[in-house]
Amino acid sequence: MVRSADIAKAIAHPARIAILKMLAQRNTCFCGDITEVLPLAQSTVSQHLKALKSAGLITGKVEGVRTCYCLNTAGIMELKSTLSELSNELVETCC
Amino acid sequence: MVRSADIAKAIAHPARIAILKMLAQRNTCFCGDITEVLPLAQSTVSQHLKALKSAGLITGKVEGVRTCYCLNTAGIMELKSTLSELSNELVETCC
DNA sequence: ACATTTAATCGTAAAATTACGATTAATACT
DNA sequence: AGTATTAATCGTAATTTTACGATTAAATGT
Repeated sequence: MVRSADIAKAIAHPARIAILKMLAQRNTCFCGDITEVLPLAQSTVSQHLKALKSAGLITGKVEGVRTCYCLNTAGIMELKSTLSELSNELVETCC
Repeated sequence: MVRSADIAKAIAHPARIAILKMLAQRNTCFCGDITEVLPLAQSTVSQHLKALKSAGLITGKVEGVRTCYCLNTAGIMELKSTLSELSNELVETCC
């Protein structure tokens, strides 16, 4: 319940969804790549990345002066299963 | 993107998830039923119900002095499809 | 060595969320 | 008519979120 809520919270912002989709498309991104695309300051993007990371949805590996961000397979799988379980639980009984 | 975020936001709180699950189990609830179960004040529960309603996930029909709350089939279906689309988009490319 | 680049962190402000008690409005009961 | 019940709304406080610019730390390039 709390875990589902935390996962939902992680994707409960358009910027964070945009970041996840960008990572899905490009496979990897540096913070700067995202800052270029989103209408947000670098520090704000960094903050969203931190949120996604601590929710376990992405990983960040330092590569020299930059950090290479990736989707975290395990976390994304958990997101998928957790939310689809919840959805199914609700759909079953509402129809 | 914004819609996905709004739907996620609606379920981004344990109390709101609990309310949805309760509605799934019992089919219908009055505000008082929920207040009995959750460790929250009536006004707080009412607030969460309002949030779920304006996200389109539940309906509330006034029945005399009480309001009968139900899962909103269309909204729940949208939740399911929106979140599973997003999940799939992310899973595909992270594995 | 020194300047540049990159991203994290800090400090802070504004807005939104969460929670509560009190009040209100509407209906039902006596 | 008067009381009780139910849930919405109001007012408010505390916390969290979101966003920004400035600064810092670390690595790279000159």
